[in-house]
Amino acid sequence: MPELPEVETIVRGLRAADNIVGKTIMNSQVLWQRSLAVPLAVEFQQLIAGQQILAVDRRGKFIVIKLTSQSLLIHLRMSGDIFVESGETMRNQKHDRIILDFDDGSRMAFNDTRKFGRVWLVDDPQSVFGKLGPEPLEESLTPGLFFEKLSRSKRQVKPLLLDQTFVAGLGNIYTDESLFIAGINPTTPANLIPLDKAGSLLNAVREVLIEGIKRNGASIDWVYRGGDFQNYFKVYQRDGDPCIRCGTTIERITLGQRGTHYCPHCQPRLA
DNA sequence: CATCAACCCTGAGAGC
DNA sequence: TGCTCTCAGGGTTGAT
Repeated sequence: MPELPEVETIVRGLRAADNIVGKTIMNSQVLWQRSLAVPLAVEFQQLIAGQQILAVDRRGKFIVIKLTSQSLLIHLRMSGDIFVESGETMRNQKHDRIILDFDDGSRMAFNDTRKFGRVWLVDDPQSVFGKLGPEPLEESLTPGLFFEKLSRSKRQVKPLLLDQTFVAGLGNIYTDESLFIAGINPTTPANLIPLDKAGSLLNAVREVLIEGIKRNGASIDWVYRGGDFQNYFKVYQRDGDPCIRCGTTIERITLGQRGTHYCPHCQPRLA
């Protein structure tokens, strides 16, 4: 499941190795209608043809491709991926959903096995981002501000961190890893986390995201993206195994309909 | 406002 | 070997 580091890795690849900035879109194919959020396929194909790619960025888990007169937004959800290629492909094209053909003969495919991903072609990205929370890696999110945000909610900290309107970009893997590093029990009501612990948590979130980016993200769920962060998980999907810090068996519980992994000893409930 | 369940999907893995 | 069943998971939506 692509989270912030996986999306960042893909965005950097599109800018550097794939170098799609500057290319002009000649044609497009919509192979699965529902992969397109807006507009309808016919209108999408009319509007996107002729537009040039001006920039590739990321906002939360969204890939943001700035075009001449609009923006193409891509959310990979569970199983989405992006491939850029020229000539004959040796790739498995089975789950290609939307394809853009460029002026230089190369093309970009949005491939998505489980069909949860979505693509938007819009005038204003903000209309899609909605109330997306702050970027966790930006300096403007200070420890003090983070503490204040936590203190305004009585929700359990794990589901709160997953809420994209709280902070943008965290998913199941990186929240579990962050809470372990900060030594915070995932069921802790957010407003009970003291200032110093809030600071530790923000640091842990950043540490984990930066390491994920450094390792080019994680390749799990049989979706191989080249990253290897999956080999460094401390708690995620390690239930039944010993904690790397204290040896206690890692547990798995369900919070907010999400599998949650933690060490009962290193992440004790507040007394 | 918070919580919860259903929904969208596929393929891996378990059980038989 | 091959069938059927269950399950995971991000985000949206609707109900409580």
